[in-house]
Amino acid sequence: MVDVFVRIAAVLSLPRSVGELYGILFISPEPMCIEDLMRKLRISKGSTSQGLKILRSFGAVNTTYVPGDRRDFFTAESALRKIVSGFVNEQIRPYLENGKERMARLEDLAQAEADNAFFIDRIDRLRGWQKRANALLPFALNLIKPD
Amino acid sequence: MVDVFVRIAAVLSLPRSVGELYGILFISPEPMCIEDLMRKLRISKGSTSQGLKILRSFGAVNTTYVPGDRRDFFTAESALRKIVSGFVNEQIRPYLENGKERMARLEDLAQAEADNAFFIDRIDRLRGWQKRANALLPFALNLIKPD
DNA sequence: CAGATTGTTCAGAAAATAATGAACAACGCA
DNA sequence: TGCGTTGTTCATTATTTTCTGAACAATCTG
Repeated sequence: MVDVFVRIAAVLSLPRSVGELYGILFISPEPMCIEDLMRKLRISKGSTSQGLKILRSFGAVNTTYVPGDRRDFFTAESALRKIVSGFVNEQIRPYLENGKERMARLEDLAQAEADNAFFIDRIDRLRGWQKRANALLPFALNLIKPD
Repeated sequence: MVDVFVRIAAVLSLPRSVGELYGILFISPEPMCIEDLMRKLRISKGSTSQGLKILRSFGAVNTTYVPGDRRDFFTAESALRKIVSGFVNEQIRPYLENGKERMARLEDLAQAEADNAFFIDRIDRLRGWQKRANALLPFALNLIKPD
């Protein structure tokens, strides 16, 4: 089961340990603290802390309070929508913004070389791709609305 | 411009050189041979050959024949649909198949532990996610139908 | 506030990934 | 068939990414 999430992590270009952490939390009925995670996964404290930081950054794990215990406890967020939208906002949007800016710069270049039909065609094409990719995002988010 | 494709390659977990190769072909009005690519990108023959192999594997570059020249010449495929569907078929589908099989195995486990309500709930949830992801693919392909 | 516990950071080690280049294979041509 | 050219493969090297663990910071407790 943990392996399932390790693979998902790989697709998303996240470290293996991040997938492991989420996986173990996903199948744990009880919240876990850092030491639990270290022991179960046999990874260092540093990796555990870093991995949890990443997972929290896009809302894939939640911190829970356990009365009478000073340590932090974590659970896996199970609402796919929250995770995906968090991930998009934190890890994808910055790229997209950058892409837009970059495209703008290319457009300027195109203006300068108004005679180079081939170059202009390529930029147009690229812009078409970008438009389609942007259209996909809202739909994807909508698909997972119910949860 | 090449940089744009290098970034896209990174998102898709492809080597940098693969992005460079596609980028340079994308903005080249003329077909290019391996030596051209090596010179322009300052990469080795091995990388060039390997990178082109990957790009061909999902139809992102085409081989063209140049009369009177024994070398292979390459151009960038500019139909997004072809590239995406090729990429999905070659690089994504295998994972999905594997995922299905893996899920089946988990279901068996669930049967065995029919009393563990939590475990069953988690498997159900995971299955729900998988279903949504699968639903997204056809839509994405449809979105880029016109080209 | 002192002492103990818990979490974070970061320099260095280890592991994974990608690039190189030389050996080799495939192919065309005379 | 033999020679020259072009493309591929793969062991080695280089680079990048990830993990480790000890030092440090933050926080609680009495």
